[in-house]
Amino acid sequence: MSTRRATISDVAREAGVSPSTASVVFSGNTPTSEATRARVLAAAEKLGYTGPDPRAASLRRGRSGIVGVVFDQHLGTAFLDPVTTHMMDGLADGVSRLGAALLLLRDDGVTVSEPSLHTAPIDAAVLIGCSPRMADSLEIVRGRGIPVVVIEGDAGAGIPRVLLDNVEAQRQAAQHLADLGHTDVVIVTLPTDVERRRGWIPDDAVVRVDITADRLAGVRQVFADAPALAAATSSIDEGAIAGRAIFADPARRPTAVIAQSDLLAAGVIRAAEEAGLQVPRDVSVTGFDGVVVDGLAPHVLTTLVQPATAKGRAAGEAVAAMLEGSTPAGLDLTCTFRAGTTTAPPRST
Amino acid sequence: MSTRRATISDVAREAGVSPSTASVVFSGNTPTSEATRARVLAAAEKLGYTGPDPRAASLRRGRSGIVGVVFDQHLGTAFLDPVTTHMMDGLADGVSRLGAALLLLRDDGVTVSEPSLHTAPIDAAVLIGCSPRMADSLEIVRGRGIPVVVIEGDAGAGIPRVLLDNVEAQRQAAQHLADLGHTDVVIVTLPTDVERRRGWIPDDAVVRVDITADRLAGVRQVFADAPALAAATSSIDEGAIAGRAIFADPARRPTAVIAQSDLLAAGVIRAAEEAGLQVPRDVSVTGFDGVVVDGLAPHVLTTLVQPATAKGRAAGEAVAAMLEGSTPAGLDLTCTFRAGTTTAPPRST
DNA sequence: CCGCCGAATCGAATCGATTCGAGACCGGGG
DNA sequence: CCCCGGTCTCGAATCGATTCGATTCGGCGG
Repeated sequence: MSTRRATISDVAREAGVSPSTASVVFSGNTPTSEATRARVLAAAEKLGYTGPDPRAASLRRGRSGIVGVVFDQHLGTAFLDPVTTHMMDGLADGVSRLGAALLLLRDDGVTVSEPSLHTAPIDAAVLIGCSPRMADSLEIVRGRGIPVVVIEGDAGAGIPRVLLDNVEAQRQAAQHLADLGHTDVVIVTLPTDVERRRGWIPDDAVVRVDITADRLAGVRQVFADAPALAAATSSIDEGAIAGRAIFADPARRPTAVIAQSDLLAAGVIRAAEEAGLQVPRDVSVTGFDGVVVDGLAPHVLTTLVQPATAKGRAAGEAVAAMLEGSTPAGLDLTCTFRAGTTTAPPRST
Repeated sequence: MSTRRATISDVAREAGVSPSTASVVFSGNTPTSEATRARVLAAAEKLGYTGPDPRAASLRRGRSGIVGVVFDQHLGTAFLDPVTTHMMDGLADGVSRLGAALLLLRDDGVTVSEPSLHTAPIDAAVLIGCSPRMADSLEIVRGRGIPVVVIEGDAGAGIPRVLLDNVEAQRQAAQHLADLGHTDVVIVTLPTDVERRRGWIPDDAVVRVDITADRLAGVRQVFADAPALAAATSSIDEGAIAGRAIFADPARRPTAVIAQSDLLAAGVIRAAEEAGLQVPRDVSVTGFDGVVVDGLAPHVLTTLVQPATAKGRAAGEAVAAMLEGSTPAGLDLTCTFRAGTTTAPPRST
């Protein structure tokens, strides 16, 4: 136990072959005679050698078989949203043809104790989200010459990205409300900046998070002046907080709320019910994502169903393609509008 | 672009120092004069050198800064349960003092395309869950001489594990029901084997998944003959499926259902309501985990609150300790019984 | 003016495996 | 009997950085 682990040279010596031959037996990159193969395997068994050291192999090969997934928020928070979960699922799928594993990385900026993004042995990276912080992450990764794919963010030319038609999709939802006769609409948005501050978004504010900005723009194509309230993260609780703020003043209640995620929408609905409002009779609510939100029953959220898993898979495949030398184009995915039971014409006044 | 990346030797040459000195400037392991330091940094900048290659560094150092987290199920499925999410959160926390990142690994056995567990450059591994499959994973990892921590599973002597008092906790819940007067109880369990088959568990069946077996044992200490129905995974849907099976026959309805997870419990409650039963008037339901399950309102689940985040953190810290040379003892965490609104005395017949 | 001391820098070995061209060996055909 | 082609196996170079003992140099006390 205390002796250091056997190396492939030890195995080779034990088997009476050269290290190169032993290596080849394990990697299978060159034909070997059955006899040699057996002898090497036996020697390995005897010495308790369980295969090449991945560190050495990856140095020589120049590949580690690891794809980094970079989040811009606390991991626990990120996984709270089913969309993330599904996306990870697809991602795992997409990179599987590389036989790659996923390394969870977090780029929270100022941290000193974070050697991750600079020093992780990754072959490629997937950046999720699109906060300004991501620009830094991008810089780091590009500086290292690592192929990168961005999900829902603009990374500049030459970087493949997987996008959603956020603007158009959200416009559809807004139009749906407009068609029903709504004019008094409030938007509950995803975080607008890295600080994840809650609160009303001033008219002159520049929203730096693409996904938030795009969905906002979609609504504004229909309701140019709709006020927007930012949530701190995508969760039911945050939605409820926003909802309470919105419904606090009976005199200023909107007839419809457009939430930028299903989770937020669920929270808004909860807040509405707390305030004694009926959905959709007193207030219509739309979401975004099309995930299953428990506790919403019997409501069926009117929302935009996004292909979360496909999004992840596409990113994974793009990464795989890049590592195989090609330069994949970005992919634009589209959301599907789903009319649910949470929208209706405004109550006639 | 086409030229290969600069190495530390290139930088050293450019700066007019030896590679060892340049290395030291980056690692900071030996004092260097300010002048040298500046020159090396300038040279690095000029050549676009962004720091040591992690692969080479990890080979030399014998450390990769990566901790593997091994799941025994589809990643997407695993993250469906908030408990997993919270645990990951804690885990990330726990290993953070190592500055380590987490590598998501999946050991699904027969797969050929999965080089992960055998070849991932990990410094340590955390095994989650405790299916028989985990034994294989364990073997692989131990064979590689990698420190390992097991969460909620028995890994044999010498392997630190983070455990929950599943038996005792679940016994408490059962006792609570017994105290209320219940005698006719059905258990909805987590998966009992790797195949994740649904269905009634025969009396003579050996449940190979520790967590399932332990919680089952806890109930059986109180209700020795309670029938148990296995779910395929921990989710609301699965709970509903089980619940429908249980409530299908009006003549054979139990007065209480003990679910082995909150998600399952939520599903059971949903099924009960579908069947026209009121909870807790017609049937009492208990869960396990103490996570927030949306859509359960206005119910407050009677459950056992487990310290999921702490569990993860403990595992992370144990890993950190092992890598620092000590041999941490396992840690036993306890669950707290929480009486909610989903249990009541059985309806007098 | 000389020798000693500490700090900074250097050299060389090492981590463990992979790769690729070259060499060895074997059997068959001329 | 020799040459040829095809298979395996071998050597040596290489991946890029780190480490540690040795060396050098400048300064200071005697």
